[in-house]
Formats: sequence, structure tokens, C-alpha cells
Amino acid sequence: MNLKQTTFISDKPARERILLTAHDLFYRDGIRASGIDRVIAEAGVSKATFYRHFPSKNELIRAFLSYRHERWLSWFKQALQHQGADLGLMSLVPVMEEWFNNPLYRGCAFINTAAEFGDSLPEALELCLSHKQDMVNVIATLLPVNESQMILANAAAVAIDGAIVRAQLESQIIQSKTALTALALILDILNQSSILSSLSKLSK
Amino acid sequence: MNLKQTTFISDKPARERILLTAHDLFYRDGIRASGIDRVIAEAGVSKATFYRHFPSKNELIRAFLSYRHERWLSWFKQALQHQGADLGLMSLVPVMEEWFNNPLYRGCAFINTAAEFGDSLPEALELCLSHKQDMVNVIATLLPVNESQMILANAAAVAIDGAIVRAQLESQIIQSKTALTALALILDILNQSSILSSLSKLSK
DNA sequence: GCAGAGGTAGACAGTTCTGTCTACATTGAA
DNA sequence: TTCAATGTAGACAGAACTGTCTACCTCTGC
Repeated sequence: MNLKQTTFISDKPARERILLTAHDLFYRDGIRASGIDRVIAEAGVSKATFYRHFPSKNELIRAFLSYRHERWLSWFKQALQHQGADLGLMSLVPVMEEWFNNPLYRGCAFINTAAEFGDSLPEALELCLSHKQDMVNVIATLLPVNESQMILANAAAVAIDGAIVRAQLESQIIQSKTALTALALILDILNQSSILSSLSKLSK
Repeated sequence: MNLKQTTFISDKPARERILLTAHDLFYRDGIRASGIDRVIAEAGVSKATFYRHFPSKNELIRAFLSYRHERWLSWFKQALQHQGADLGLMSLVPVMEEWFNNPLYRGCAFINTAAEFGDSLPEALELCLSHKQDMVNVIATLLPVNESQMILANAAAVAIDGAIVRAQLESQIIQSKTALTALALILDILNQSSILSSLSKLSK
């Protein structure tokens, strides 16, 4: 298994191999379910090497979250840029659809981590929150600049989070798109209200 | 610790004590993080007794999810009934607010379980999905009966799920209500579109 | 009065987990 | 050349986890 990854990855330095392997395992199976032994085995690295780079599993978790944040957000921005510029919030629908349809889709790593560790890893909670804040800021760029911009961006983000967890539950089920249609409906009416508020501002 | 619970619970039969204790631990700390030894210690029960009632931890997880489903849904229905009947979807806002403000709030047990066990406990996924389906059906009773009823109920449910995970992230932070304001905004416009569609049906 | 259900107490096996440590190999730069 | 960094291989300790098993107790219904 993971032949593609192994051959692709094997020439990279050990720290990167560990981080990429941990990312895949943590995201797919959950953090607690992925033991250190499994990570080092799949990364093709010795235990001493692992503990040289990451003094504890918690350090690896931190690195995983930070790496995931960067990777997801840059994908998100880029995917949005490929959409038409005048779609407003509706640009989000095909972007989310692309993500949800990825066979490796397992929901939002940050929501999942917050669910897995509650208060027991408080720094994770903070990272999750700042991840969501950055997402809101990106969404805000899709909206006209006015006093309701951030309010609408926040609402859109909450709707997206809802669609994310719904798609996660439905991902096992064949042919299920209720998450996406619900999201599209909400974003559509949010979008209209954003246009309305722009118009009302113009007419003032 | 848990004096109140212990004195309150100690006279109940063992199976119930185990289930209630497991509920509190699983919900608060996560399922994987709560070992059997911990459950039996806090339930004040011997190991043999535990394994007489629940042949394996997975059986306990199943019982936990089913108990949680019943308990949450009956609370949800009852809380909605205490709201004004003519509020439509807006009845959901104070109900969710009450839940989010509970100091024991830790998000939706089903979303959290789905996040913790991915494909590795497939029955859990199904239970989560049917839990959400039941929630949608309750929400639908708040809406006028027409062809868009279920579509709107689904959209409202997705928005609620989004608010649930947001409130979970924000629960640590003092004074944060963005989850609730975003939810209120979405439900408000969904509600308006539901009223509009009722009117348009009447005028047909 | 006795059988069986339900309970306690806790030792035990077997696994898995995190983290440490020893011994040795390779390589690049001072 | 020699030193330090980076790597491999894997034994080991100590804890925690699930699940089994033995031995004994207590109550209730027949």
C-alpha cells in the first residue's frame, strides 16, 4: 500500500517524510488512533530519528495542524480564484463540491481534532479557531465591502462548516448531495441579501 | 468528584449506572480517551458486572449513542414546544442558545463520534446519519407544509450543524456568540423565504 | 432451603502505546 | 581527517487498554 507515496516521498528528508505520513494517517484515521509506531513504520524512519525531530507526539500534532492549515488554505484560495469573479458567495459551491468529492475526504481536520480532544489539548482549540478565522477572511473577499460584509462572511462560514460535517456523514452513502444543495440554498439567499444591501447602500 | 452524580445515581441498577457514567465520560472526554477501567471505577461497579451487561466496549458505544439519541431528541422537541408556535424556524435560536450555554456543552455527540471514528466503526456513521435525519424531521414541523418544506428543513439543519461545531470551538472563549448570530441570520432569511413561498402558493 | 440472577474484588494475560537508550552507519564541512 | 549531524535497527521500560477468569457474597422467587 501507498506505493505511490513511498516512491514519491522516499527521497525527501526524514522530517518531511514523517510530517507527510502523519498528515495522511491523522487525517484519515484520527490522531489518537494513529500510534507513533505506525507513523514511523509508514514513514520508513527509525524511532530515534522520529524523536530527534519531534520530542513528543504532541509536538507532531502541533506540526500536523500547522501544516494542514497552510496546505488547506492555499488550496482554498487557489480553488476560489479559478471560479468566476462575479459569482460572489456562489463561488464557494463548486469549490466545496470538489473537496467533498475527493475520495480521501474526511471532513475538516480542525473540527475533527477539536472533536477528538476537547479541553484536553487546549492549544488545538486555539489553532482550530484561528483556522476558521482565516477561512472567514478569505470568504469576506467574495463579498462587497460594506458594513454587513463580515456578518455575511461569518454566516457563510457557519453554513460551510455545517455542510462539511454533513458531507462527512454522507460520504459513505452513495449518491447523497443534501449537504451541497442545502449549502447552495443558504449561500444563494445570503448572496441576494448581500446584493440587496449593496443596492440599498447605493440608493441612500 | 461527581458527588452529586454518585449520590444521585448510586441506588440505580448497575447497567444504568454504567450507561450514565459512560455517557458523561464519552461525551466530555471522547470515547477513545475514556477507558473501560475509568468507566467501571466512576460507575462504582466491578469488571465482571460490566462485562456481563456489555460484552465489549463497542456494545457500550452502541448503547451510548442510542441513549444519547433518545435523550437529546426528547430534550430538543420539548424545548421547541416551550417556544411560541408562530416563530417558525426562529424558535430554534433560543433553543440552541440554551444548549450552547450549558457549561457541559461539548458539541454534538454524533458529529464528534463520526469525527473520532471514521470508517473504522461504520455502524456509528449510520446512527449519526439517522440522528440527523430525525432532527431534520423535527425541524420540518416548524415549517409550513409545501413542496419546499423539506428543502428548507434540510438547509436549517445544515446551518444548525455549522453553529454546533462553531459554538464548540468558541465555548472556551469568553464572550463569543458569532455562532449564534450567524445561525439567527441564516434562519431568518430561510424563514422569510418559507413565508414567501407560502404566499406565492396562496396567490397561485 | 435452595437455585439462579446479579453483584463485588481483583489477579491476570496479551496487546498497544509513548518515550528512552544503546550501538552502529553515512556524510558533509571545518 | 575528524567532528557533528543525521540516519538505521531494535531492545527495553512503564503505563494503559481490553477482556477473561476465579472466588466469593446477597437477595429473591419458587
